[in-house]
Amino acid sequence: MAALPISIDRTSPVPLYHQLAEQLTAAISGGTLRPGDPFENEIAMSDRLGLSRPTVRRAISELVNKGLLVRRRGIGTTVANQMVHRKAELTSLYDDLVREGRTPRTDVLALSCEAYDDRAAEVLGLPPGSPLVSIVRLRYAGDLPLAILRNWLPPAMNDLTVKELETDGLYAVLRARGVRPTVARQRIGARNATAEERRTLHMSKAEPLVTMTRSAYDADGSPVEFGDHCYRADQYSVEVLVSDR
Amino acid sequence: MAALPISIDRTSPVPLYHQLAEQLTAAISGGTLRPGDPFENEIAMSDRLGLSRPTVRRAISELVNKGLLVRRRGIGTTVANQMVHRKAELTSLYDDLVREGRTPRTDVLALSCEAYDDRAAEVLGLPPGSPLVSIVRLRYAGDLPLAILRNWLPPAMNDLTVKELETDGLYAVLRARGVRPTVARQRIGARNATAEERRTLHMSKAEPLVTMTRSAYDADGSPVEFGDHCYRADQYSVEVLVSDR
DNA sequence: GTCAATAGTTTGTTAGCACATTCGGACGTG
DNA sequence: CACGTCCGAATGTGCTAACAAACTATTGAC
Repeated sequence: MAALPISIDRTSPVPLYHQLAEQLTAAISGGTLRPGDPFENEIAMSDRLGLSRPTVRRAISELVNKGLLVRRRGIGTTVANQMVHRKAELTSLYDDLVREGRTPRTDVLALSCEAYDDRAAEVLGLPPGSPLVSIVRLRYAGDLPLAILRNWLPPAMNDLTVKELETDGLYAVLRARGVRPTVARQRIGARNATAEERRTLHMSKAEPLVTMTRSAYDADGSPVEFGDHCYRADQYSVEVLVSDR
Repeated sequence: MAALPISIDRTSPVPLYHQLAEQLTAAISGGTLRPGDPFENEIAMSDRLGLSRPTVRRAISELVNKGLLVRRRGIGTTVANQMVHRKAELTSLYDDLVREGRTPRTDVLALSCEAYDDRAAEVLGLPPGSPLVSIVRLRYAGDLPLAILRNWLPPAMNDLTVKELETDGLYAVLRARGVRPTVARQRIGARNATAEERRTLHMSKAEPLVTMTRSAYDADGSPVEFGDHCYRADQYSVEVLVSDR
């Protein structure tokens, strides 16, 4: 068994269990530990690192919850059969494209601070007929038009500018204002494009669209954003990780 | 603040923290506690119930992870602004339809214990060219054909019968054999139907299909199932809950 | 030689304690 | 009356300790 080199900084404000979890994660995804390899047991690791067993245990639990490790009582902990493990996190399309090394570009087709949409208002927890901030964007991947993104935000977000929306993703802009989307409910489907959408996205004849409506919420459950997006199906698919742990 | 009536059974093999978590969950989803209501603090609750604070804390953490509660240091714990909270769990289409009160029906179009598919074999962790169990099913919702479900399983699953596949969902059949899918990676997209698919699903002209490929894994990360499904887009969409906690 | 009891290892659960951090409100001062 | 400071309350982090449960491997009996 490899005695992993771990360094813990007790002066750091980062919790010890999290420091440990991060370094263990790096060791696994970095390939130092391979699937099926036995993992150092909790007692030995806590002795070696001068940490208490609960602290070590909490760090390991983080990895178990992410599916990187498997614990078996009486046997020990082993590295899980690794999947590609691309987590389906709470990111915007913009972030995803950047991560894939593509260069996203955005055209803001419309930006209004007095839009009305009852479905969006309901999701945002506002009475029907409330004025909302509405954004319509055209997102390119490289030079190809990829998606039409329609979004509605609470009226407090009325200081958005076209410029920032064109240089950053919506979620980056929200985070810059201290808004942190934490949970989202997404509904994914498909339909045919309208004539206008076909024109905007340079689509030929009867190519289908992937549709996604998303309601995003803050940490305390208050609604943050409602989105209605459609993507060219030949260039886009959604990857989701479902877990039961 | 309501002092919730909680009863803990120390003779039960169910861990105390889980007993508590279940009863708290019931109290919230049952409406005894309403969104925004303050929650009994950890110290008081542990005193009242005769449990230690870590135990109470672990129970509360379960609810926080599920998004039912919001903890704020210095303030206390409150009930989250409730969303509909239909969790995107690891269920098959069959279970989903039953839960919605519709009556699913299944025709097994093909069942083979010596099928060959390199993409499926790779996902299942077997060398290319390995014989696999292959299932093709046509799923109805009520009287309407809804989806074509193609699935591949490891060769050990060669005792499946057409009968059980037509009366139960695939996941129920797997569970009956002691196989418990725990994590799955799904990729959702859209495309046009082939002529044959259009015939099978009674679709008119150029209606699109929602496609989903799924790789499902056991608790220890070993692959369990690979599926390639397509659904009539006018009757089907996928709901996903993404979380960042 | 085979099978069963047993000892040992490892994770799972629960308890109790100490201190740090953060937030809201009360209090006091200008 | 307004503003800033302090304090208490609640959660966050970390430690020690003990026992339970599950599994392996060895040992012992037949």
